[in-house]
Amino acid sequence: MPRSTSAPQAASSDLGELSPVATIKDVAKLAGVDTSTVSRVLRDDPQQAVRPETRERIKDAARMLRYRPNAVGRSLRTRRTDTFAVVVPRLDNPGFIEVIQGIQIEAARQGKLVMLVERIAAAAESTSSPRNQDLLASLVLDGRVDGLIAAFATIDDQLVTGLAERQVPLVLVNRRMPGVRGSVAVDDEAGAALATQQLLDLGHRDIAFVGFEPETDTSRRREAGYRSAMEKAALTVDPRRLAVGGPSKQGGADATETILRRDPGSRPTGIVVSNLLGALGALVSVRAAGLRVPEDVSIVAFNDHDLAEDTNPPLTTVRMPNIEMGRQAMGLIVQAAAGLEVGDMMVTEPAPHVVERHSTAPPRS
Amino acid sequence: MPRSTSAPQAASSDLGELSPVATIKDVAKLAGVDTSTVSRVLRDDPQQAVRPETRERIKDAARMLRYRPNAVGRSLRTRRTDTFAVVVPRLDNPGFIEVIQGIQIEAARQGKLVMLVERIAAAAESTSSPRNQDLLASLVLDGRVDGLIAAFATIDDQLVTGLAERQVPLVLVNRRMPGVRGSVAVDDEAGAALATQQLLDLGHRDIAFVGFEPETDTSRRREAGYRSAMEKAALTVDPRRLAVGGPSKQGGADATETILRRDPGSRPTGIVVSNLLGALGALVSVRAAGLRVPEDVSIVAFNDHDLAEDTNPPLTTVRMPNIEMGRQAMGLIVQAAAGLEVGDMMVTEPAPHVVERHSTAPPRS
DNA sequence: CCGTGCAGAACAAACGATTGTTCAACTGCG
DNA sequence: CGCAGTTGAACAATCGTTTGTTCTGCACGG
Repeated sequence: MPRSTSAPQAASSDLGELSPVATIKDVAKLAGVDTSTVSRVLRDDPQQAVRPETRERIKDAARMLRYRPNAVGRSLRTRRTDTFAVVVPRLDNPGFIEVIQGIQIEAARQGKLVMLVERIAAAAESTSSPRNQDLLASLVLDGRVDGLIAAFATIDDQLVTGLAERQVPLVLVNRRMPGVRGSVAVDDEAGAALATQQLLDLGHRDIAFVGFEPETDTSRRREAGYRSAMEKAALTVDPRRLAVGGPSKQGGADATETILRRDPGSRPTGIVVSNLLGALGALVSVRAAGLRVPEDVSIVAFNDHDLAEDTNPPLTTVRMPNIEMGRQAMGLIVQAAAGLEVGDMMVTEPAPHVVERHSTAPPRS
Repeated sequence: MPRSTSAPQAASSDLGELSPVATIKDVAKLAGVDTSTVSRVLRDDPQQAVRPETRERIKDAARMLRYRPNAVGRSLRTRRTDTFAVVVPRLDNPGFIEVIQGIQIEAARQGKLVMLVERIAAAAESTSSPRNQDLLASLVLDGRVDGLIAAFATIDDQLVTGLAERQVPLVLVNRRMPGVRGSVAVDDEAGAALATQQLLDLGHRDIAFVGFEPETDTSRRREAGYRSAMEKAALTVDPRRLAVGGPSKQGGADATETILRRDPGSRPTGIVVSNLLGALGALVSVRAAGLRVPEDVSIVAFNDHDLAEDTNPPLTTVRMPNIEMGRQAMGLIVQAAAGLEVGDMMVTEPAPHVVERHSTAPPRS
């Protein structure tokens, strides 16, 4: 005996506070069946045979009431939230944006939700650091999400290893750690080699490399790529041509300045900067030393971004498959959350390639 | 009668697969009390008197078991998730980053969580558009979050009004809509006036304005600021000095080109571009027309960002209190979710100010 | 004519927490 | 000594789903 459709109005017209949200019970009552039947019909549960007539009645009732299953109730029962947390050190680092995009794409494809958490820099508020860790921990440990994707290096080792110990499904992006099950990386070594090769091809022989702190395996892989390209060209790497700075504009500026000042008599004609933000700083330092880019010094940056088009001069970069890395990371965490064993993967497609702009040129005679 | 403290060990040492997550029941059992007492003690419920001895016993048990209240169970009962969704059109627009930062800061302060959702462009996948809307709707309608912050204009009006109709707590950032309760904006008009004034102060008299589609009230407010500054300087606004493009580099480039081509004999000496991305395009178009910045044409962009330092030339901008806007938005949505009426607010502190770089100079004689 | 089997659906027990109500013991007062 | 009041804690209902189990007819085969 379906009731008049005006019933729900009464509740809402009365008190704005009371939310007129229909539950599965309302649907069951309206359709004259049990809630279990409603649940099975609405989820197309193949285990349960239901008369077409009943099926229609339930679907009609759900439609009329604008019923939507409550996610909290469902999660309580199923022990899944279909939500994954993605932790990034900060959002203003262009490197992450592509990865996040890839993560979102794959998440949408699989019907998962993403909770993006910015690991607010400890610098912002001294007190926020522990609180923020708490926050992160609470996400996953309190059952709010089914797993965690930790993007890049800046995540506290403590936090990550702590979560790993507690059996929390976890995937690292572009980073590996002992004791952590899953990770996905791009071929940093190939990319850095490509960047170096680009300068070699232009005729450069004296090429410097700016890495970044903290000394993560990512940074190390990039340096390895640089070294291997140099070796392949039968060139020896002069330790005075190496320096590290933070993965920021300032870090790149400092490291570049260090290299340029070490031996004013002999300067590199090309610099490979292992991250894009750092390359912006490199531009500043090169110019501050009274040199021009690319006439006096060529610069190649690792990781591409739109903004590289608009710098002065526009930066030649190596473009890495970051979006794909994000997709894979999401795929992996879903598997991990499903209880499958996941390993460490490397994304090789699309292959890294050089985006040539105007920060590179042949060395002067 | 406190039992021996060794009880919990047995369970966890056995099977690694089985998640060793303690529930409130485990704590109650270990402490020898009822779950209700555990709940009240752990939340410091003042309604219930508890013997200090019992209190300690419970806290010890919780500590031993590493108990953390399950967020899903709690949310089901309390009807709150303490989580809010933030929807942005895309993450690679630098304008949003600051706002998001402000949102996160305030959220952390209030112990709330943020679910950042990128409204994946319909362009990405034609089929993803409806699905993505579904996703958004599901967030808030399925009880996953307590409310929604919609950042900027690109949110589908349909979606927003639909949610507003359904009484979903909702706050718009830098946008207002009829029928939507809460919003927070910066003083776009003052900011745009400031940008214009900057050029006027340098001696410019022929100043163009590049707005952006879609014609949101934000865009309109900026244009109004431009107009009012011009009027105050007793200058009339030539309609041929106005153009709009999308809020992107390409949009800014197109609009600027339009203006420059309209009347090759007479060109503006200064351009106010109503968004930063658009200003990048403006630089391109001005240069493409054979003109130099700032010698031939000065450019001021609305909204500041680090990347403005590295463009060629570095852009003079107007810096808006976007972080503060984000904080206020979070504050507002929390109130709205608590059932309070919220209105439309304007963030005036810190006041907009010009960040002078090198895209502005006095007009040539 | 009597099981047997199956379709179709109800029943009921979780999931993990919060919170209104009840209950037992003790205290203190008349 | 009896009773009211208070303290300290247990009892039990509930939030909205899902899912294992049970139940009721009915059709069919022997």
